[in-house]
Amino acid sequence: MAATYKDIRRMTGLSLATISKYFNGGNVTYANRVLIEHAARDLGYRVNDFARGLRSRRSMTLGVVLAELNSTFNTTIVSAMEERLREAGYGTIICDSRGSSQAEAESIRFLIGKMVAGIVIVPVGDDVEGLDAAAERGVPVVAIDRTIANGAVDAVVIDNRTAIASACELLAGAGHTKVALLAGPDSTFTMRERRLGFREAVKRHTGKLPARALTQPDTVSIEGGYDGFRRLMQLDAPPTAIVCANYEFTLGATIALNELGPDASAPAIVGFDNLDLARIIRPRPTFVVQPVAQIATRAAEMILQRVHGEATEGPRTVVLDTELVVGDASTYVLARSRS
Amino acid sequence: MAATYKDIRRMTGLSLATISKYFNGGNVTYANRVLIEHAARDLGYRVNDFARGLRSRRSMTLGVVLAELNSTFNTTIVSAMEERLREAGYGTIICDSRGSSQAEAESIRFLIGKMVAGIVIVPVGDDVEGLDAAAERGVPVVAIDRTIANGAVDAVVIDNRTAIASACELLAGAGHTKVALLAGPDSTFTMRERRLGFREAVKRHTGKLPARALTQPDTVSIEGGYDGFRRLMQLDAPPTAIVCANYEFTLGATIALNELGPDASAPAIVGFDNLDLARIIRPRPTFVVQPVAQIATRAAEMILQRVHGEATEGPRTVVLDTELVVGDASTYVLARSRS
DNA sequence: AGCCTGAGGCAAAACGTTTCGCCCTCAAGG
DNA sequence: CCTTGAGGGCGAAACGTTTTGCCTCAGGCT
Repeated sequence: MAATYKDIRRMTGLSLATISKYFNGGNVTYANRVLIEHAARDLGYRVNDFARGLRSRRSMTLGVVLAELNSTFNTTIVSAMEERLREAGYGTIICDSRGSSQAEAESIRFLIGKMVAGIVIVPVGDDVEGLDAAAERGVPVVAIDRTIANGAVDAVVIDNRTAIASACELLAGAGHTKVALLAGPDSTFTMRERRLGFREAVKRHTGKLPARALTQPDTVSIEGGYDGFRRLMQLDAPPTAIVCANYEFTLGATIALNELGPDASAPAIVGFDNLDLARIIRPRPTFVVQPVAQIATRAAEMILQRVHGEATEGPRTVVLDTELVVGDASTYVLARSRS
Repeated sequence: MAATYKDIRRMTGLSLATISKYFNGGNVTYANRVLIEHAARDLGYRVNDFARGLRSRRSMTLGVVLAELNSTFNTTIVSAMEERLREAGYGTIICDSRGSSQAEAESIRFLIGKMVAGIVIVPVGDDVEGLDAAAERGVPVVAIDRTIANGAVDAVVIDNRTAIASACELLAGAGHTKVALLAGPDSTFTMRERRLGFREAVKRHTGKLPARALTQPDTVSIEGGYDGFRRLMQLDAPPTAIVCANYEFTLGATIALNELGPDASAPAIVGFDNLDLARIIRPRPTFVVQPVAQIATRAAEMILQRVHGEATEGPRTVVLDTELVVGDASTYVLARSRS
């Protein structure tokens, strides 16, 4: 059915070895080069990945494993990364763990079976099963967003503590003394770090910013953010400002805030992650913005380096800075009437 | 490095053919079966997909090509589908077209190179390049959400016209005479159909529902919905109700609506697609809900049938019904004071 | 007893590449 | 004029499966 080297050999009179050399960028005389190009075009030739993979034990393919496909952060990451990897000549296989460590392990096995040259992973939890299998076969791994506890691999993360702390500073400076954090369970690295950043900021401003952390973490979802917001506002002394620890919480809290309407007791909200959302809401809210594209690019470059054997030292962790995009003053300055 | 049949042969004394038979579900005596199982476990054997694919010209893998990874609808589809396909023993390779027909064609080529057994696609536009290549190699294709103009393939779509029309009926019954549709450009099948459904409903209620269609379609994005909403409200005679033609528009319009606050002239909004959102907003809005999981399952079953050769007739189109989840009356009944 | 049948097993030939070792040729240096 | 070395090419041997055709053996049938 499909054309093979043999067909090209028949048309050009060259040997399989020479043809292979051509398709792998080796040295071939100009005349032969042209000959092969013509034959390949005429035959509609496409190299057979299976044969190539079988023989050479490598595929020009990288794997991406996402904790949750259904999340803006992850899909943005994967879009940016796929683009960068394509430039480098690699195809990308995307897998969805659906929040399950088991599915995650299965995905890694699947990818190893497909002989991917490397794996980029946004892990579900602190531990990732199947990393040893990857290490065994020499498949490099780069983690994104979270570090991995049970395996030493490269990682690209953001400075979560400073991110949240900077939001707190802004609020403290704007007169707030009762700030709350809307965050998810401590079971994930990011939430732990963000909560830590919050605590540190609180400590630094002791007396001035006696903030209350949300004691019962919510599920990480829009609904969780919505419920969390309402629970906070029902406290005896509700916070005057709320820092959201991720995108879903931001959306949920914003919806709940809007329901309050123009209420003098409505808290200030600092959102997280998604600048698109910030662009839309008026007055402009303040947002902690992750350098998503940069995260993806750095991760892509790290995995490529490992794959190409350009980096052989121990695991590296890249920490990227977030940006605090300050919105309209009215959205975060504590009104005198409220204090 | 990795174990092969030869290693198993060494341990069991059986021939490669018998071992192959075992791994492909053929008849092997109980004693030999046990022998092989033990050897495989001890060796940590995993079948080599490349060798298998090379020899058998098929892979237990299906491809999914998404117009846009960054969309709730698509990611939900892919999650549900992957689960179903995994049950059937297939792995899934996900590709993102990023809204580009060119990237889409490239993805199809990539998948064909990976010898996928079939492709499920959420097309970017009406035409899909590369379908002929798939047809040539006998790779079946199933389209989701949209039909494909330049190729006869199976499709799973929803009844877009009735979906929008039913929303209009509800509004007409609730007293509205000025209803608008917030829809995207006619370049995509879904938007054309939804607009058509809107027009039909308007015609059916002539005199009673002289609705105005948004004449300048917006880009399909949250921002588009936000801007569209505001433009509609700035008309001399703004609509009293707005039907949103997809999720992004719904979100954008909702944000714009919230900005208005509890204004008597605020229009009723019927949302589209995402029940999670509807669950969160209070008072509960009315939503046109797509049976997303069902769409995914049907598509999975159709592609599996084709792959297994159980369906050989011409292309089939499955049309699924949407559901109109009616929200709190206050969100859609035309207040007397407004009429 | 002879025959037929079907199950289970085997050896060997693919599948389409890459790669190893070898050869030829041509040019430059001695 | 001989030597050397490198560039370019070649044949053949992998890579790890599946598949084909053939063989054997046991058991049921006439």
